[in-house]
Amino acid sequence: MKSCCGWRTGLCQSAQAAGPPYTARSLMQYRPTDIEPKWQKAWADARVAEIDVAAPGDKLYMLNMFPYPSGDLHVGHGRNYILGDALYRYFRMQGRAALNPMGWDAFGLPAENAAIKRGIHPREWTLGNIGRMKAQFARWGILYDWSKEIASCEADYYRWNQWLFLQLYKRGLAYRGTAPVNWCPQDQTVLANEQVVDGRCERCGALVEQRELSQWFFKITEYADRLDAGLDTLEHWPEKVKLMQRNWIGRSLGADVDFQVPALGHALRIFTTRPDTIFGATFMVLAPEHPDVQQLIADHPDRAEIEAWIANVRNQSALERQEAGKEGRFTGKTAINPFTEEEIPIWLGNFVLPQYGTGAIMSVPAHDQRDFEFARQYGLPLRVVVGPPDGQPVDVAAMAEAFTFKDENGVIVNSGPIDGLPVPRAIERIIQIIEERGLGKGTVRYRLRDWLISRQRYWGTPIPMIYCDACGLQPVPEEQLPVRLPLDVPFTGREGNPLAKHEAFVNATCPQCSGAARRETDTMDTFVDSSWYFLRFVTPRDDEKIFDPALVNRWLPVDQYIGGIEHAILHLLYARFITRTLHDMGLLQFEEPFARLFNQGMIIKEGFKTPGGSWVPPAEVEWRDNKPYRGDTELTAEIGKMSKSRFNVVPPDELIERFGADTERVYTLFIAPPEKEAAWSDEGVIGAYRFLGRVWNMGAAILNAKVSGDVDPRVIRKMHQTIDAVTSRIERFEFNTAISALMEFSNVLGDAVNAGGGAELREAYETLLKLLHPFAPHATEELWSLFGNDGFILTAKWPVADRALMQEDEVVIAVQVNGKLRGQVEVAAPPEEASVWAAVDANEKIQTWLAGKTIVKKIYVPGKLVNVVVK
RNA sequence: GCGAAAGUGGCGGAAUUGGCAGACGCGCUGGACUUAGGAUCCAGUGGCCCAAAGCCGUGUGGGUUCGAGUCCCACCUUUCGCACCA
Repeated sequence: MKSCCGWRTGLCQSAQAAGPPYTARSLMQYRPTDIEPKWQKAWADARVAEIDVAAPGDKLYMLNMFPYPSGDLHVGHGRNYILGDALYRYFRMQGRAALNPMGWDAFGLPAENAAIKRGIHPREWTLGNIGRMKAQFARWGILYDWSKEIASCEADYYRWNQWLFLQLYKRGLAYRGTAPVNWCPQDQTVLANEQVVDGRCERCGALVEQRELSQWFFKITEYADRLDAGLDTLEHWPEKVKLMQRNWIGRSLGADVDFQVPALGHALRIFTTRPDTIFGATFMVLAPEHPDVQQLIADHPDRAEIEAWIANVRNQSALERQEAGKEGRFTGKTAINPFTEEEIPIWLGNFVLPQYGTGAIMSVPAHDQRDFEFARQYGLPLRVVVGPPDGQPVDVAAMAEAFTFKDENGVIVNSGPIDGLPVPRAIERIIQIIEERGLGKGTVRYRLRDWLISRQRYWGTPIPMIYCDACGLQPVPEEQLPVRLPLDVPFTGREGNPLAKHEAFVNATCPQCSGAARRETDTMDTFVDSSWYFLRFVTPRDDEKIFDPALVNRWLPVDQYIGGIEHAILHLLYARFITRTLHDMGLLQFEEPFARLFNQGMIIKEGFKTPGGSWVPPAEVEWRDNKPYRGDTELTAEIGKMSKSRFNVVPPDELIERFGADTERVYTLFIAPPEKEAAWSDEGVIGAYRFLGRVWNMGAAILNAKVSGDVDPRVIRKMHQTIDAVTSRIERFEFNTAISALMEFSNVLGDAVNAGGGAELREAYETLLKLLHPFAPHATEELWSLFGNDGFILTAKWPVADRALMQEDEVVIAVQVNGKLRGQVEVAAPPEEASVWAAVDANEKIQTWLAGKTIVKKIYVPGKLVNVVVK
């Protein structure tokens, strides 16, 4: 272990070492820990990031997704905030009026779990974590407008959740419904479909059960078409996210068709995306949950067995149901295929989903793989109605799988009026016929389901509804908001929601009849909190209304939204939905809340694993022959997400203590393109530190040196090239190459300083400081002030490149012979073709490659390359 | 299974529209300054070769082209998303 001041000692001595001037004796040393807290305090004292939203200016709304206050942040979390801060500082220097707020997604399960485990109140635990995270943001040198801070667990925020709920309720967009829900026996709560991963609870991993419960829903499905169509307007969103949303919404074009069922006396309606194959529908399958099932099997001889089977299927989790494979039961009844007019058997099948379409399908086993498997299993007939374009007949008995022609390559056969049509045309035509004959209609269906917002949990927004025995369900009147979450509840960890046992909370007065009534004890999904918080940031202290429409319509949509890909679907979809509902209420002029979206990649790091699969702390790992061991056991290194269980978390404190926050920032941005996963390397950090040290020492040298004479024109050229490169790269989020451009410039500048300076060196150096500021804000502020500048470099003007001064005066042209590089020639800029060929002719080395050959072709790529093709 | 993205030195990664592959950094090698170095500075660093010349080289195999990391076809690998959605 090195001594506590090892790195400082090193720097001290480097100052005494002989060598180039800028490493020579200087009173100034780069000691980040000496300067960083000073500037953090100065920015905070000057409230540099506070903005008056009512003041005019070239507005820019930047937003990092507000975090769940889980406590300590590691360097992986830092990436998100550091890149946001770099952008923010850049835009400030561009003169933009930038709103950059931060808040806390402060309701949620972990706080409650902490209460149960450690006896600390969720609110106390949450506020404590918020304090620690704020301090960490400050240590990273990250600027937020803290005058706009919000925490969703506070009544002045969540009352507007309740207000929003009431507006949706009024419009029929919030409703109570009975639904089979995912129940986590461990957490004693209902889970949304998306919180169930592989049949297990996303949080605790327990196997999820199905239960029928009465729950609150938001009717997001009513907006499915608009949410889908709106994706096309989001030019500046990652394609990946749009695709994920599109798949999640799952828009399908098809037809609803009625099949008459004599035994029922009415028709069964099915949904299909392939109405063109209806002549091939040889049986029908209903979900076991289908409402007509009881009637269909009422007189079935094996009714008891079928009911037992249905009960069994219904009890299975989604995962178990799928793992069971395809199973079915024949109801004994038939339906009439409206086109062939044949009687076809009606089956029940575990693979038919009750929630999608009508819960009933027509089965076309020849052209749908699922129907094919089911038909083969139960010996049901196949009929081919789509063939290849060459008209070759298909041998049904030999089919190993369904033929699912979906495009022009399929041609309809055996189908009366649509025979001979290619599939897309056939679909259009058959829908026309279906509608003409009154058999059904063309429809659009969505995979998206309504948003289940009820949670049987304490630490969330109380749903503002009252149950009165006399008047029924009653909304809490708006003037009675907020319905406050009581703080004095016991946390036992048993039996669900402690709110339900809080007498003073539960007992309420009916707003209608003033009689005794009961309050709803469910709380809202925390995705409700995050579905509109970006609107609240503009006027966070307004206690009259949810937000100020005029100001919000000026500041939003958010110009740049930054966050993790894990929110690609739900958070963003819910936010887009709520924004539309507020638009429809006349409060917002826009339908899309986030104009630009950026998803940063994860920071990952290696961890060490025993053959048994347990993780080993790095302190216990020994390296022998380049392989990791613990004792005699050879370990495997596995790279992955930072987590305590893997012992691969890098906390920022030690890093900052040793190298400074600026080093962490520069390294984090330099490590990889920000949208990609990046492997953290403890060794790599030193490169960023050395770079900043060189910039620092160079500044000291320039300050101490007598600058005179002419500066090397290459320095000025490089400066303008660097301004241009850094600017365009920041705009394109290419922070890694922006920093490499700054390193190149600093190397050129360093050479010029070593060579004795020049009067314009100071200007070039101050330009370097400005370009570096978004990445290394503390060091650049310090150097800026050491150079005698007033005011923050943060508020200095971003440099502008002079294109004329960027031009090189000599151009190197690569020379190829038959496509292989054989030499280079230099010509004066701007290069002309004739002079390039003259230089090639004069180049002995290249001529040796041409000697004795016949020139077939000469190619000139302006300013870059020539290629001589010879035989 | 369906959909998407990505495969470049020992490592992280560069490379406008096809035009000098490996910028920048880590690591490594040698040197300087040193009692010392996990400090600092200088030089070198894709492979083959003592070196030069040259040859080879961007997952694999083909193709287009004067010219391919980049375009086309087929395949392999990895990661991510969805997963019976009719």
